[in-house]
Amino acid sequence: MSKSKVYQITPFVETANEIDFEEALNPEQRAAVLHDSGPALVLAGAGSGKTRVITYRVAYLINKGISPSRIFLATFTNRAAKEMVRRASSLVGLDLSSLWAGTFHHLSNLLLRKNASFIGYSPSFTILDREDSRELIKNIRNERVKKGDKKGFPRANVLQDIHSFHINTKKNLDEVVLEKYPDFVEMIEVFKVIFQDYQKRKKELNLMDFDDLLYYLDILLDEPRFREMYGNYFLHILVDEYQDTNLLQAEIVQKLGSIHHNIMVVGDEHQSIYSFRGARFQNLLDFLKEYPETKIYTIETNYRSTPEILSLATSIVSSSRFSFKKGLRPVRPESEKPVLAACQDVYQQASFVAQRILELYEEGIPFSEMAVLYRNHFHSMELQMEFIRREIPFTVRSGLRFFEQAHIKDIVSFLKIIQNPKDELAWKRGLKLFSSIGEKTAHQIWEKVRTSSLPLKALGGMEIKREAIRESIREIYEILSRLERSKDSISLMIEELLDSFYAQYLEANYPNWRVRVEDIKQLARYSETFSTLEEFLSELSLMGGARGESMFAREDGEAVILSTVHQAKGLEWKVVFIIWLAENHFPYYKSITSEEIEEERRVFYVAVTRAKDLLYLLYPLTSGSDPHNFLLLKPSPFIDDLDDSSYQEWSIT
DNA sequence: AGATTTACTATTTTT
DNA sequence: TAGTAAATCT
Repeated sequence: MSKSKVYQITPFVETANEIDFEEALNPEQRAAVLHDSGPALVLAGAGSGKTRVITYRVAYLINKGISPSRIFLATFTNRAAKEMVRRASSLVGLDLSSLWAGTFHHLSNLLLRKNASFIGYSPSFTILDREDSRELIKNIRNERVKKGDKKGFPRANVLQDIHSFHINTKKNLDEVVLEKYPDFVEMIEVFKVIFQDYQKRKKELNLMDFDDLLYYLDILLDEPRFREMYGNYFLHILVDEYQDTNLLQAEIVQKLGSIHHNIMVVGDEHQSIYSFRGARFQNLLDFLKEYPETKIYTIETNYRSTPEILSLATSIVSSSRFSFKKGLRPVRPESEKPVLAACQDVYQQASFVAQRILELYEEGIPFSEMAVLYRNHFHSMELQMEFIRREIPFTVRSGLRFFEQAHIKDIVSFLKIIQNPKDELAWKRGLKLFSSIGEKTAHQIWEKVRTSSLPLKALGGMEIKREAIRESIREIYEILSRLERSKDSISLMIEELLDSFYAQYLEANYPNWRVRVEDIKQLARYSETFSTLEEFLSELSLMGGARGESMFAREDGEAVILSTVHQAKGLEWKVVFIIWLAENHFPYYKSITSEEIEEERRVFYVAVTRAKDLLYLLYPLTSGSDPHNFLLLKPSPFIDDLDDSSYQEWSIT
């Protein structure tokens, strides 16, 4: 363990800019920003300037002489954190990059690194992909299918989900399965075996997943020594989007704040849309229980939306069972009512959206001020085709992640091999890119590499019958040697990979290979902001399946955003279209329990409150591409629940 | 023929 | 990504 700088207390001597808080904030916001000390709960509705409150509070604390490195700021995305720090920096006129800001996972990564020697992070459950587990799973599947149960064994993502929920909620496995996947109840014992295996596997490979990051930090903070050390160190803790934190995250917050109690959490229970991964808006209530002396600030002024949009939005959540009593007051002048329109089919829906976007563009609204939101990725398919046809520039913020990033992952796997030659998954992924090398040969090669003290040399000494395989191995050997030589520069390594084989591989396999090559060049540029390969790789892991766009912001500014509602969290546009507001699609057809329906309703609320000026609610009456063979679609029950007077109905011809 | 690779299908929301 | 069917190699 490194006795790190954490113990040193550096007084913040530089002088910060004076800030006129009265000028910049309304009285509600100002009260929260100028909160002096002790626990505080900021209940802020949609569009009320939550981010502004946190940004200004950071500036306020700095102005009071708090050293930025002793502030802990947890947010929902790392991107949001960086943006806040950037803005706070410019407010006070100082570089605040020493401030601890990021997602809980990022912050945990930093803290754990100071205390342990973990090699890497694997957010993926696929390390379970080994012969013995697979055998076990196969047998169960066959048995179930024989009994007439079509479901067989749950997919890996279901296992991941169960595991994650089990860790994040601290509920035992039986409970989690019963609650989330009752279909698989009789498999609990098997799950236990698999999870033990998974645990063992992670230890062997010295890897952690997303859940481990929170779990181990929580455990670490149970050690009195560490709790005291960090509890003393962090003078102020700020948490944004508190309604979407899970149990572990709430515990981490409490433990970190257990000495100074200077915790400010900001949230809106109506915008809690992540319970599927363990988020609990009850954390807001529990916070009050934990600290009865909590000061509560409510911010009810909405700056974002027109009164019409706002009244539609508030009617969506008015029946919500749990809510703090807070309203939303519009300050903007009256304007047009939101539009509801039924479309004949999904193509008409797409063409309506495209048509409307072009008209609004003609009227002077830039493409970048318009967005189309939907419940899940596949809802954007027809729309993308329509936009391409009409040459409307767009950026897809969502998407089939693995598809999008296959190329990124391929490149990264080679970097991982260089960084840690004992990374089985990286080897296997990399090897399988070459012709004639599949599952079996890759495994064979890996065994050779694993047992050899010089992994690279091992490749040369392999006895392989097939000429084609020998040829591929020779190629791999050469590529890896080249990478070894350019080890000092990550971007150079990436260039090497492109030059040596990957550009060619892409061209042969993907019609959109140009875009992908461009992505990889972006990746190379991005890598230059990191000093070590290890740092770069762990950042990429933490970004999860970082989507090309969100990672590199490829959009040149002038593009319509297509996004899932979940991805649109915290963002706003002048014009918002919400599509596929049809029964079984929104809410998602598997939402059965009333909690699930409530959450879907909040997803709808989040979608609606992204709109500043104009809101269009659309649904198709028929569907050709529906996976459940419902040819006729009814409007979403959420539409039925709306007050007729809150929207204007358009008929499309 | 048997082993292995490759091609093709479908997918809730995500740090 | 993952499961399966088809294609291909020895």
